Amino acid sequence: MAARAHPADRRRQILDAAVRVFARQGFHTCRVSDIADEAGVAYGLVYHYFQSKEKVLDTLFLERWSILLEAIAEIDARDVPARAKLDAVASFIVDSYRHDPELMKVIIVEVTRAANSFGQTHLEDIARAYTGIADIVRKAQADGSFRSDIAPEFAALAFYGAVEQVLTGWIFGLLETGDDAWDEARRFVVETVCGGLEAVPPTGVLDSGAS
Amino acid sequence: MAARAHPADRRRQILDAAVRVFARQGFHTCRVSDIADEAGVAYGLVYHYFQSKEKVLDTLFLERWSILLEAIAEIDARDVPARAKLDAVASFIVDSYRHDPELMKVIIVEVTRAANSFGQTHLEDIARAYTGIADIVRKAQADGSFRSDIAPEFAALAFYGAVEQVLTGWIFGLLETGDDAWDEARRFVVETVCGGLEAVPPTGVLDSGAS
Amino acid sequence: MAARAHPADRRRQILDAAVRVFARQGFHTCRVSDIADEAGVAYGLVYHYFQSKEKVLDTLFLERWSILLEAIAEIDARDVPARAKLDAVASFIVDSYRHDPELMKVIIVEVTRAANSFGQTHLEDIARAYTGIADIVRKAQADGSFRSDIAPEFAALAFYGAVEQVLTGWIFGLLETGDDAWDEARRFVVETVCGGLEAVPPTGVLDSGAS
Amino acid sequence: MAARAHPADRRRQILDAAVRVFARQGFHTCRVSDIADEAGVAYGLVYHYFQSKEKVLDTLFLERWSILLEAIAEIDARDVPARAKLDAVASFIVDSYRHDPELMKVIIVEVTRAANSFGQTHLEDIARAYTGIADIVRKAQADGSFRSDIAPEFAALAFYGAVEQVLTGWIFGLLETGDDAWDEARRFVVETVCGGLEAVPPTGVLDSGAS
DNA sequence: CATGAATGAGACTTCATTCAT
DNA sequence: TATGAATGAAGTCTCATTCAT
Repeated sequence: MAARAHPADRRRQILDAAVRVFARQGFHTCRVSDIADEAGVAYGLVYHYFQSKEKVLDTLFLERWSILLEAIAEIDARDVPARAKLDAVASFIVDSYRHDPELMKVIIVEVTRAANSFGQTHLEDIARAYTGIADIVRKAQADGSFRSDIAPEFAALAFYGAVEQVLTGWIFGLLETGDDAWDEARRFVVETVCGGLEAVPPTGVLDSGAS
Repeated sequence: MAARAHPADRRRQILDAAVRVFARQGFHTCRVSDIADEAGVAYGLVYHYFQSKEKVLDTLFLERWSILLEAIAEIDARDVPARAKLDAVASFIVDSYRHDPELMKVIIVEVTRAANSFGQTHLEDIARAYTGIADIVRKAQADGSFRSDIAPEFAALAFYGAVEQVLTGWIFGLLETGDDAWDEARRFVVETVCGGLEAVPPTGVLDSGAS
Repeated sequence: MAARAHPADRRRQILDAAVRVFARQGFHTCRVSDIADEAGVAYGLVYHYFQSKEKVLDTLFLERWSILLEAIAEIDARDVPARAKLDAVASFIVDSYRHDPELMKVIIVEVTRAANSFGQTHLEDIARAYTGIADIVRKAQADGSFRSDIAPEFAALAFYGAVEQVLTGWIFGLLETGDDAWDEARRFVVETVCGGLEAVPPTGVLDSGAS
Repeated sequence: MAARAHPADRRRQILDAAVRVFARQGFHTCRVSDIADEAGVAYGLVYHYFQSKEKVLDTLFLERWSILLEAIAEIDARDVPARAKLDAVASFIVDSYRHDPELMKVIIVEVTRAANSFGQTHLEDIARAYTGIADIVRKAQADGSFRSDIAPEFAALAFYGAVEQVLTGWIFGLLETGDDAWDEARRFVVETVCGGLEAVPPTGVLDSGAS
């Protein structure tokens, strides 16, 4: 037997193993014993540190998501243009994926996008991210840098949805993940959402309303 | 006993029940017996028509998704501006939700966004939608109506992600679903992605928002 | 649709199909629908002719077994030496296998040797075969051609067991089944049981008793 | 709750219970819960120790059959006449039944004679017993104590078949099982197969091959 | 006679969780 | 802390049998 690890380490060891297992097999498909095996600890120890399998996922999600929420708040407080703020948010999310793709996969696939199961539990937390982004947009509308005919809540959803979809593209191998893919992705998304896809700012009125 | 239904009706009856059950309880959480109960048929009949619970979901997804793919292709073939095409695509998706929110909830939550389980199975089909949208963007870049410094694949993901996120907002009750919410949503998303959030690119202010 | 077959033919058609299916998949492992498929008839027709899946097997067994019982009785009535009688019995069984190995496989594997399931049902019939053979032995002991220190019931079991085991060898591919395998098998078994394996016929009495 | 038993004991407890249940109800007819109930343990514990119901049977068979194979090999190595060897083999098998009739019933009825299901799995092991017996015969033929005009493989099948049939007789209640039944059975079978049923040892060679 | 849709009891197996050690 | 044996509820799927047509 190896020397007994520091308790906190054991806990982390299990969490880290859980990330790998959840990412590989999915939350529903994996067994608690898979986590224990991956962590190299006994079966029941998972229950010593966590009330249930679900709590393990909860913990992973909350650890990371609270960091995101703080980041968004911090970014919003900066004295920079709105576009720079959104760029910073996109950067943060993309970097999160770059540094720990497995964790982000778990958070997105198993929590954020899995509404029926755990999404419901964390709906409030998830929504807080949207709200934070909406705040950025709202302020930009107030100072005139963003147009006011788009509801901030929608804009926030659109922005977050665009970013998350790009991550999803990486997660499922639909998008290349090269060295400069990260930067490109951030730039593209921000450019799209802030600048718009259209090339020539129309001088005349365009009817975009065809239903 | 009721008169024996036409076989095709029975099948449909089960599929329709499955939509309601999947939407209410989630795929993983519901039991096959829940579907049978909801459909008012015997347990085994589900297995008479479908190989497995999973095949029921597959069928629901493919039925609807193939219609979406056809719609995208048809829209792309139209001789209208790119913005109008994207608007039509957004319209189609939003209408799909308006007409059958439960089915769209199931498709999005249980398939499209549930990569580890069924997403993988249908990844190719799902990606086909992105490709279709990317085609629209690519052509618009070619004819100069869309700027060329954003990769069409990214643009497609951003656009689809934005739309799906709005639907997700409805699904989870984060967004109001009033009478004109549908039209507003479509307009906001298209406006955001095509025109950009920023206020002053153009020289004159354009209202492109025919409601 | 083909012309409607004569009822009796339909019944036979199902029985013949059942033999093939039981032989191939085993009674417990096959489904009633497998029999119907093999027979090329609809599912429910099996139930029109037979009360249950079990009855199909019963019928197959009884059809053939009664012929065996009659054969044994007829052979016993012949005015020939006991060895010739046993030889005729062995011949009959071996020929049965030669002519319809699938049927014999089913009878042996699924009925005769499957005591817990159907063997119990047909125990009496099965035992009748042993009794018939024992009768042959008993008479031979009475007329002095067979030694009297071996109980006829044991002798009958030993004889039948030896024959059946050879068939089992064929069924499971442990024994070659060439052109003259049949004759050889019959001769070997009879020679063994009647003449004994030992080379030197003892002139005195051998103590074959307690080890 | 009773004190927790030693793991190995639990496993054995389940195996022993399985023997009783398989013997009583048959493998196909019994449920895993019957085994658990008989063992007085929880349902899932059976699956803790065995992968499946089938593995339980496998284990029971292999445990016993390997002992038989060793016994045959050991007996063959003895420096005694062939008849004594066959007598020892018959003794061993009969004793096995005497000491644990339920286990032998299971092995014979559910494995050895149930070719379509498990027999196939263990065919190789089963055949090894025949080979072992054939070796005894072959050596006896080589040293002249057994006649050479009977193929050893056939002789082995005949011998084993005779013994097994006697056991089957006991299993199904066709044969008395008194105190000296065991000894009698062994003697009768060996006498039959080695000495032959016929009373007058032929002085010349009899061709019994005509049908 | 013939069909195959419909029924539903029942089996195996899984696995989250508990708890004695 | 740490282990892993023990529990048992729950779910999927099978398939013999029935029965309306």
